[in-house]
Amino acid sequence: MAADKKMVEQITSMDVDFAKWYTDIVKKADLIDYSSVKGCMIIRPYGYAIWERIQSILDSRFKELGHENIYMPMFIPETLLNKEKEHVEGFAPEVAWVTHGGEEKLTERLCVRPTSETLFCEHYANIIRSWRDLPKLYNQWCSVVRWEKNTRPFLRSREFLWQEGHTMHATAEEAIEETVTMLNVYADFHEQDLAIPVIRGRKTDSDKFAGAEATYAIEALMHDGKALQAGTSHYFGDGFARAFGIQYTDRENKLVYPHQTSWGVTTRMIGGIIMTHGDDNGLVLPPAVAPIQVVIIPVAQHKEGVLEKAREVEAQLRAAGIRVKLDDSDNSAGWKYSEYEMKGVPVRLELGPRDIEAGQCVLVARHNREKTFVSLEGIEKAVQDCLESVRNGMYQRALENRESRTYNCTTVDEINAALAANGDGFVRAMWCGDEECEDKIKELTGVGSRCIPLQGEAISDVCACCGKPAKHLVYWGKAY
RNA sequence: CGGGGUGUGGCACAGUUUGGUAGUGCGCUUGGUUCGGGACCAAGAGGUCGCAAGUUCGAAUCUUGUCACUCCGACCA
Repeated sequence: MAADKKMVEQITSMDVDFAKWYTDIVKKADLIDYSSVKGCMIIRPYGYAIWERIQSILDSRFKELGHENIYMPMFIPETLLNKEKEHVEGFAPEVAWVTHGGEEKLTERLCVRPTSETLFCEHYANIIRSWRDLPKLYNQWCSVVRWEKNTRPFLRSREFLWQEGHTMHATAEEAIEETVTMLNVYADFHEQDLAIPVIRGRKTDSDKFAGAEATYAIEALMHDGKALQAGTSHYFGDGFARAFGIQYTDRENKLVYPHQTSWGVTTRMIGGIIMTHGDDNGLVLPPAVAPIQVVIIPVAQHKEGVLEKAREVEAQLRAAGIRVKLDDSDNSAGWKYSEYEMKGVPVRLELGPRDIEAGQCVLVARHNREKTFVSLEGIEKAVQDCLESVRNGMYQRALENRESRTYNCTTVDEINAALAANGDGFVRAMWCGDEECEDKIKELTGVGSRCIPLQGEAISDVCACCGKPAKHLVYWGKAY
């Protein structure tokens, strides 16, 4: 009882105050610390290790598909940023400017990249000459800066880490295929590795990336029923190529413009992991990106043979390629249980004198805290199975949350009724394609358009707003 | 950018109304007893109260300004 009280004191319940719960977690699980610059966070080793896992998995997928990593400068001259009109209009309000070098004022101010399309375009203009130079499949891991007013760790910071792919193709078809392929890479990564179910869709025109012809996105639903845009993939057509004068000579010896894409995911995904899987005991990490997959807690570790056996198990698991940590610190076993639950370690392995005598140990799954006794014989396999079932259990639970919070509605009144009755979530409703209706639905219901799903059947023939013939099924929701 | 909240040892807070020179719990250090769900005892270390100016014999406390963090809206990965 006393112990329960203590736990309650440490972290705000997610059902009481989701936002507070979130900030409690990022701090208490040791993911970040605040810095002295507003909106700029220190990603602590445990948080950064999650990002490194994400990087490592995605980076190898990109490379399997033929992409190469490159590094662009972090500064963009003002005239370069201004070359594509829609693009600059979209980003200018939130860029940070460098105006001085030392004490000297620069003749032209430089912005700190909010995204690198312009830099890639300038470079592509120099290196693409012939159809033989295509496609160009480049990716960059870096940080970008957007001077946000409201900031939240991982979800919206002024500087954030990301990856931005920028590719050039000979044909529109090929570029569109790339756009969709990369969207699918993101979607698979979320569903398989992060255990986060996502909706694959296209953004409405009002929600497109500045300068894009089409923006595709994956949308996930958080535990509280709000939507999170978790990754985007843009098709640019030849708009940027024309603005930046990127041309090549094709097979028919004609000078033509190539077609372009860009796609990115950010450290925001870590926020998505927290808000999809976390609970009142803390973080819950998907095994694929957990820095520690299994923590071994020796019980009564002062007793003869306990630590020795624990080290033996640790070595076995490590040899099997499992990321394992043995905590042999002086803290009590109970303290350690709570600590690693807060940190979201997917599987806990308890090992005490009684277990050793029986030739077994206890595995505890983080997401549902279920205990199973398993034999130490062949422990690697048992742990691997447990990690797999944790991933599956997490995915199922997230999917059930999303399904129970997805409402099919045919009118604005139905949307309001569904939200009032069941709380925030995804609203599926038809749309005529008119921006006026899109705005009106947001105004009348509070939910904005998230995306036009790539798959999904019409639920009625007419727009939920104006009643005219519907063009698209749209997912609507409140967004982070 | 509008509205609210908060800044006091590493963390969470009390003290502010009624000015008198800083306290509690956790954590930390040392020693001992413990050890299957956040152990206990004892002895220690650690802050001048976000910052700046002002009022006063005297300011954590009053006044003004400022900065930061945070929450709720509008905009955004």
